[in-house]
Amino acid sequence: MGQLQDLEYADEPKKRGRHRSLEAKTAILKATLQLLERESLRKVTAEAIARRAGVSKATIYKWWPNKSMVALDAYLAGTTERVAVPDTGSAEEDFTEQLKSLTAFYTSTLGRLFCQFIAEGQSDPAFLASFRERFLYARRDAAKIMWRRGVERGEIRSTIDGDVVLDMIYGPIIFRLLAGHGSLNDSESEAIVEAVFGGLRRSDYQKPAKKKKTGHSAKRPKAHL
Amino acid sequence: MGQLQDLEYADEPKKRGRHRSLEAKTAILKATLQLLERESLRKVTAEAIARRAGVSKATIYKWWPNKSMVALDAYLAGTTERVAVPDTGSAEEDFTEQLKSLTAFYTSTLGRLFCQFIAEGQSDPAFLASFRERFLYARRDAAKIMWRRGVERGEIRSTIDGDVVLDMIYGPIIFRLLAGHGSLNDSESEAIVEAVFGGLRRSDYQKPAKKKKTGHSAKRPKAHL
Amino acid sequence: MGQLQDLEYADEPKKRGRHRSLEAKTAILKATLQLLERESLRKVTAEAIARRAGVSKATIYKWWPNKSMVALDAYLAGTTERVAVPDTGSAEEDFTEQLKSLTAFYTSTLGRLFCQFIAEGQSDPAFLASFRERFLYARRDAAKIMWRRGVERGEIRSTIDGDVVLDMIYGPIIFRLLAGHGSLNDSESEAIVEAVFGGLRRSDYQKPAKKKKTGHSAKRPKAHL
Amino acid sequence: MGQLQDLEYADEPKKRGRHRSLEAKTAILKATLQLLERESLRKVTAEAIARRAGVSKATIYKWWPNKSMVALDAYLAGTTERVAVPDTGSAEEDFTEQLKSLTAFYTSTLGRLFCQFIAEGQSDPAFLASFRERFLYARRDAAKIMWRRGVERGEIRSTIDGDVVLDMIYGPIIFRLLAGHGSLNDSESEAIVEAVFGGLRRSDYQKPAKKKKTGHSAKRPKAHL
DNA sequence: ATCTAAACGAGACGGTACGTCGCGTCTTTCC
DNA sequence: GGAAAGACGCGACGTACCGTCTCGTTTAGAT
Repeated sequence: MGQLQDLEYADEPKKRGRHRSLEAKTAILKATLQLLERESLRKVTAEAIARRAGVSKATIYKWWPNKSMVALDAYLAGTTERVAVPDTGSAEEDFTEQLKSLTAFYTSTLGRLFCQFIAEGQSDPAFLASFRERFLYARRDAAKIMWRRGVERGEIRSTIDGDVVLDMIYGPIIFRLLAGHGSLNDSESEAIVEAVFGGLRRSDYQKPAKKKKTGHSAKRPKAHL
Repeated sequence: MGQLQDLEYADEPKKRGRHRSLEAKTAILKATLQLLERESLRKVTAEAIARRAGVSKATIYKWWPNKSMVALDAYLAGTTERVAVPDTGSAEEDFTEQLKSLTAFYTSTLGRLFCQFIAEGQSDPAFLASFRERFLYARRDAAKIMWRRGVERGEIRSTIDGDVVLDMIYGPIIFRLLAGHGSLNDSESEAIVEAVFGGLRRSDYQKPAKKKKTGHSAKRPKAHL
Repeated sequence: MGQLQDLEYADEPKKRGRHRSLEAKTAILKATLQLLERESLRKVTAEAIARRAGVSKATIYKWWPNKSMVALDAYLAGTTERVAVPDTGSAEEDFTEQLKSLTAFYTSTLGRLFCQFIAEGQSDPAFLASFRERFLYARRDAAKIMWRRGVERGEIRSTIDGDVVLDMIYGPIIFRLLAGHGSLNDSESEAIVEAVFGGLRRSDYQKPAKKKKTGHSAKRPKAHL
Repeated sequence: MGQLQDLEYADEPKKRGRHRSLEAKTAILKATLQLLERESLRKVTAEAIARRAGVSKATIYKWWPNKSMVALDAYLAGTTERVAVPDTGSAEEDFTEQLKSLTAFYTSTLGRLFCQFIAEGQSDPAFLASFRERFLYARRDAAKIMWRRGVERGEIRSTIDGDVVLDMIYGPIIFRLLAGHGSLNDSESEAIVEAVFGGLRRSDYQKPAKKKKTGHSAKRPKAHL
């Protein structure tokens, strides 16, 4: 998919009056991205974007509902690179590769935008939905290809839901990315994928005879984390 | 005692002037929590807290650098319950229990504060650090007890780092919580823990003969029984 | 036309963006004046002006450096009447007339603003300068016409500086206005002008040899008035 | 005319080990005066006074209703010199002398406090009253002695009220002091006293036959200054 | 060759929250 | 028991960014 989009019906050829300025649009997205390399989304103001893009603030708000959406567009347009979908023949290796490259990118200046979007989404559900639709699901769909291959090859247990699989692989890294605990390098990525594939359980462990399940849920305390 | 407060050295008994008003402090924290039950952290204003607490805005800013910190204190002070550390005899069950209760809480009104804190932290590194120190690590330390028991009993592979284990278990849920994709109910929690313990890998899978790949998998001891 | 306004070059016809809202400006000045009729300048807040004018506080601060300047503008804009320059044929009568009307006005609610401006000027030299330029000198120029006529007619000694003349006439009243000692009615105005014109000196005074003092002070009570 | 300073316990001989209170009081007044030499009354804060005096803010407010009153006390206590009441044998000379010294003082750093008090009084009637009673009337009483001598000697017309006389002499200078128009040097003082004594009226001027007085008051416009 | 609708730049605007400052009061401990 | 230290409620300050709204200016299809 191209870096830009024309959500607007590209078919309708001629409208009355002056057309939307492509220069303005491009300038806005470019300026936004440049500013976001230096400051967090929160600190980048609509005014700064307008100023740097040589554009009126009204032009921004004419085409985007708020600056988060501008940023999302800028991010999507600017991140031309295709989602890496390695095909090494081994799902585990595929995921390892991808997690490494993903971690490397998310740790970069621009990559941290991912976190900012998640953050912004916490107080703007509409934006979060948009982020999921336009960004997250695209990545997940691509990742699911790797998963599916793994299942088909018989590498991955078919009983586990694909979304669960993806969350198992990406969740830990994203958690670390957001909370800032734990390191984020290649070996961590490897270790995570290895652990996720291998499972925590010791293969030679024998479950002791299970007792009657007691009413844990009844006495369940309000626990956190 | 609670996990929180008295940042101030409680030992030093007497200071010169008028003491910090405990009423004011309590009122602020209480008011903050009440407001946060209804509005997102972003929408709760310092002024609203002051008004509801019957307190001057200056008093708030005297003791806290910003409202996020107030909210963190309010959250920590308000959540007096201990971290649930179930001890069913099985680490897997322990984690399942805990993940269920955690999910239930984080889905609740107040529980969503967790997300807001993470969000706030994305544009305020100092706050994020504080959040980690005062909230996250405490929870993780508690959770590590369950993990350690599992390792000692021989349930959990000892080769996997404890932090990785925790991130594997909690990461997926927290990812879903933040990004809003995927459901968050008890059966999901169960599925995740099951998958994390069991691993993705099909036990009867035999890796095909490898070509020139690096020997990551080579040094991995895989004794499938 | 009024003595004020359109500090901005009224000639230059078209500026690029949205023009300054005349409604806002008028509303601000009007609201300020209305508030000043009830409260002292010190007690009138920028917020109250904004509220009453239906205007944003930022709009006020965009065009005026502080509320004193707003008040000065409001005063000047609201006091559209020309300076009274009576022309009775007699400078003494002219000044008497003017002093009476001036005293009457300065004693009124809005007139007391004069004092507030002077007061404000004591801690804000820039404002005081502005007050002089835009208010005081205009009035004095007008009053000097009366003085000049008096000099030309041969009524007033030409050896006395015009500014001294004005200060002699207005100084006493303004002193009383500000310090609050002494009454401020028509007869006082008359008495002052009479005394200023006639001078303190007894025309038939001959410097005598020094004598003993007599207890005249007994018949004059220490009345501070 | 060293009108000031050495508040320092020049007089405190009593080693009667009385309470700290007198020391505190002295320190407060001294600190206030020192601060007022640098900043306007408006800008000197109660806290700054307390800090500099090594005194608690409460102590200040225990003895004074507000900081203006402290400043007034400080001023009165610091200005130990007696009011200069020259007695040259000529009232005109007396007044000239006094006006010169008064102008010199009021133009000085500390002397400008006079203006600040007047200013403060415009929004605090109680303070203004206090200022009149404790400062102004004392000066005026002293000045009246000079006036009375002039009347008794036959220098000054006895038909003019003493207060009018004082306002005629001091009003112009105080007006200039407050509004900042016009210079304030010795020759101006001389010119003013000369003019006030001599009167504006040209001695050889003959009033033309007066016409019937027309209803000036009826058509009197709202004039200013 | 106009006419006219749309998009644009510039930038003023209402609104809302911010974090700070000074006042004068109140509370606690120390001397 | 009076004073220091200093926290407090109050209320105004001036700033910042939001997203909206005119303006007058361009652009380009429609007439």
